[in-house]
Amino acid sequence: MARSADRVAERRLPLSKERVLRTAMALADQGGIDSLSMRKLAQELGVEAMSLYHYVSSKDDILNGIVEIVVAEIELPSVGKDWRAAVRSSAISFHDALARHRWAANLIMSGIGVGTARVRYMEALLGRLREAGFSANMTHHAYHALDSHIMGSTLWAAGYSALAKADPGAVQRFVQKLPVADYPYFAEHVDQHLTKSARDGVSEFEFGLDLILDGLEKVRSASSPRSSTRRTDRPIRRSRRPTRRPS
Amino acid sequence: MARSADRVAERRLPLSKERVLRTAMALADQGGIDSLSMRKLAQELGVEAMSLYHYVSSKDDILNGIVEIVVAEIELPSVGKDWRAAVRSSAISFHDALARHRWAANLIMSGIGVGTARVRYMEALLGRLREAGFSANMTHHAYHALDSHIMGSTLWAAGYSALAKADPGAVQRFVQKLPVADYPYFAEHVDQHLTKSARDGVSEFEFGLDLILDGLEKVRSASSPRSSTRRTDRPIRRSRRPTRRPS
DNA sequence: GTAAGGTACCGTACGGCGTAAGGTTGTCAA
DNA sequence: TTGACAACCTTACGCCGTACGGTACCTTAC
Repeated sequence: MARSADRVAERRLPLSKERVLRTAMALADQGGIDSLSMRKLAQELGVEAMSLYHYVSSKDDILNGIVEIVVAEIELPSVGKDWRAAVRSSAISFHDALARHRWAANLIMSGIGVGTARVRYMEALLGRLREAGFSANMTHHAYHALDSHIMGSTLWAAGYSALAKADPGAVQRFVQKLPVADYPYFAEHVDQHLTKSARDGVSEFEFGLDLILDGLEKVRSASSPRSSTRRTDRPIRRSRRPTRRPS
Repeated sequence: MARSADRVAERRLPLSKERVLRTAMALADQGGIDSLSMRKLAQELGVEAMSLYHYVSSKDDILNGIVEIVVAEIELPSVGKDWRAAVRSSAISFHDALARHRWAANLIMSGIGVGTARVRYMEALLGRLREAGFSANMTHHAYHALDSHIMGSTLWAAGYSALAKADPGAVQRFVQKLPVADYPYFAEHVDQHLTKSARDGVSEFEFGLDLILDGLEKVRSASSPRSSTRRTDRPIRRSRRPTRRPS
């Protein structure tokens, strides 16, 4: 009666790299990156661990894949005329993406490979800076200043909120048994975090971001005071159309 | 003849938490944090894995311990009159410490507990900022801006250099097979790293650091234009002497 | 119709990991 | 001499990633 394809469908959806990665991401999102193992992932998909290796080449392949998905969620800086607003908005979008997937920042910084989405993000940001009038050298430094801030800030927030989730009240207990008299400024700092109603470090992130953007704008306008599109050194012309589309 | 203490000494030095942590650090320094396992560490000490548990309570205890050792290497900001130079110097010392122990940054950001050395460092930096005239709120933000930059910058450098060490030439090969026409700015960026003779991101780090420090100084002098020690809100008085010394 | 080959998935096993539980040995005070 | 204690070891459990070799089913060719 039922053809075999139907019988398969009765039992489960067919696997695919896409489905493996999505499920891996969901697992990491809800239980942290440590709760993502090949066996658990397979179980979640109704399959045995070794079956996954028909769609991915290793666990690292999976980690690379889900990082790429996160990076692809980042809103690229728009090409309008206000470079500062464009870069700021993109940076906040980056921060938000990492906040939605708290495991991602650590993976990105752990020497995982650079994939298509990441290259595309970098290309957009670097290009936006060059087109705003930054020299090649300044663009290089600006990129790293922004990237460091985004990563550092988000990693801190991720660690803090992970702690808060794993053991709410741990911070209070810690600061209470601390000899406050010896560490008044530290106590003050922790207190600020506790009273700030846990907005996950958003204000801290944006403060630092604006500090950097202000500094960059000062440098930019000093080096190209007349036109925001003045070219300080040979730009590389973009190709008309990509000859192969990145997958 | 030989007393038993001698016989023990013939075979090995006695263990201690100090010696366990130092050896763990050495292992991590030379082979990366992944090569630090209880069994390998025990073998390095001429002992079985379970013997370590008489000196540490868990592997996390070891990780906490070696992070504390690294943090203790950071030069605290001096209390002279130039807050900017003091904070700058401390930040560079932090960066250097993390560069010497590339595994540390990742551990610090991974929600490991805050130990005495870390509290002491934070206290010194926060205090230095408050005494320079920053308000409690500004100090809070300044601290996070600095910390994010140090961590983000160092983590990037650590990942990059880990890749370069694990597979020299990987970056060249990667950029060579990249469709340069599609990603001209990305290619330019990578090229800058390759031609910059690998100074481990020091110039990138200091550029961003100065950007932040400049921005902070502007805020500071705007809010307390007359005196660098003007107090904008109640300071907490430091105790005369710590009643217990942190170990 | 049937044989060949491919795709999708599974079973078993290996060497590693952190660590719980309990055992052995050597030292020293009473 | 005895008994407490510290230092260290043995064994074992349940995880992990993944190499290697199946097996069941589908498609295609003849």
